[in-house]
Amino acid sequence: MKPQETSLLGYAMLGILQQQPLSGYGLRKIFAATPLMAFSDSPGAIYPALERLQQRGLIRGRIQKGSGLRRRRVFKLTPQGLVHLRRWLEKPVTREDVVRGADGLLLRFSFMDGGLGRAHSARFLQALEKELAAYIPGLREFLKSPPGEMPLSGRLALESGVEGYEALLHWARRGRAVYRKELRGDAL
Amino acid sequence: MKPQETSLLGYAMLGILQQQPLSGYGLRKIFAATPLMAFSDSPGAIYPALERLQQRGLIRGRIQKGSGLRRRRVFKLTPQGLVHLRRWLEKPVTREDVVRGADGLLLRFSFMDGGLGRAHSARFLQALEKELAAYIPGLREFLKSPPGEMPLSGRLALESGVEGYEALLHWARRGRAVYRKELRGDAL
DNA sequence: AGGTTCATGTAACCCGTTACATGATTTC
DNA sequence: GAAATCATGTAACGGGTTACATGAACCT
Repeated sequence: MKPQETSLLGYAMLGILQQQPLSGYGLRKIFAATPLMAFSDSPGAIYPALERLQQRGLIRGRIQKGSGLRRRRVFKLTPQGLVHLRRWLEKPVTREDVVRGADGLLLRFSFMDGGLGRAHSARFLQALEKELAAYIPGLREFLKSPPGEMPLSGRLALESGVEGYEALLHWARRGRAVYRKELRGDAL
Repeated sequence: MKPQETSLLGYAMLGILQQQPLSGYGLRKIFAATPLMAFSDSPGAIYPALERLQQRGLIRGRIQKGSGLRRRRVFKLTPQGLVHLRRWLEKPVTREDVVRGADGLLLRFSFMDGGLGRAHSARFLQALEKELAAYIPGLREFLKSPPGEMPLSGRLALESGVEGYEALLHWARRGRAVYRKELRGDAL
């Protein structure tokens, strides 16, 4: 039994709060306005999640009521929260991560520059490339010899999945090239 | 309050059971063996789900114990179950479907040949193309003018999402071409 | 006889969804 | 002063995860 797991939503909130302290409503607005990060902006998800993070000492909220504003609780990371986030960002890229789908990995990556620095982001992409390059051939193999003939639509659907992974691989390669350029110019 | 929603897992089971009657264990093996359909093969997910589907009259299981086999319940769709599945497959492709991600759409599509026939699969791809073509430019726009500067890794992560949609669009176009060829040769 | 695979279940927990509720503040 | 927006919550429900439990059949 793992001591305390944090959901993707939880990490998403930690990642955003690390960039800027925000109220629950502020988080909702971000989730609602950002396509491609499919987190719900429903209060029923966010406020309890904030409560849980605070209970675990990862964030702290203080009521802000200066100058005629409505009362709102602005949350920011605690030092432990920052450690927790970093620990997550630092996790190695495993085959399992890849199998589960791109969402978790991309969420991690999106906070990586801010949480660990660009050099680490580049290394993450490299690790991702390696896992993908090792994973994809097996998928292609599976497509070639499916257990029991499947209908055309079924086969096409699987193909779409494989191509999704291939697109991710190409993206990772291109992304790493961008980092190479950036880091060359940077202080290092 | 919608009367009774069916989860993706439920539809996945209906779709598979439509192709071939199977036991809970049989479903587990399929889920475990098929990459790219990220359904858990855990009994704690499957057996309760089967129970729910049966309760709603969508499937019926009968105990099979011929010839020294261990007892096992083999499930098959009821007529209502088939209707329920078809109703789901027939749903129009909405923007919301696209926003939620490809998973649900691809699951639907993968059962479409068997549930509704190839002509319908082709039309589904056409509708999907249309939605994607309408959706993607907005994402590109969002990428161009992000609200508040974001770190490089954040921007790249979003880009990956957009490219995923673009890959899906290309796949749909190619898939439709395949159906055009197939249907030309078919009885029609 | 003992381990592996087959096969079905159950219980506790977590957490996201949906819907409802409340009130302050700004805007028209 | 009515409507819209800001802002925070709560309660019921559903369903997936993890872990545990059980036992038959098969293999060695």
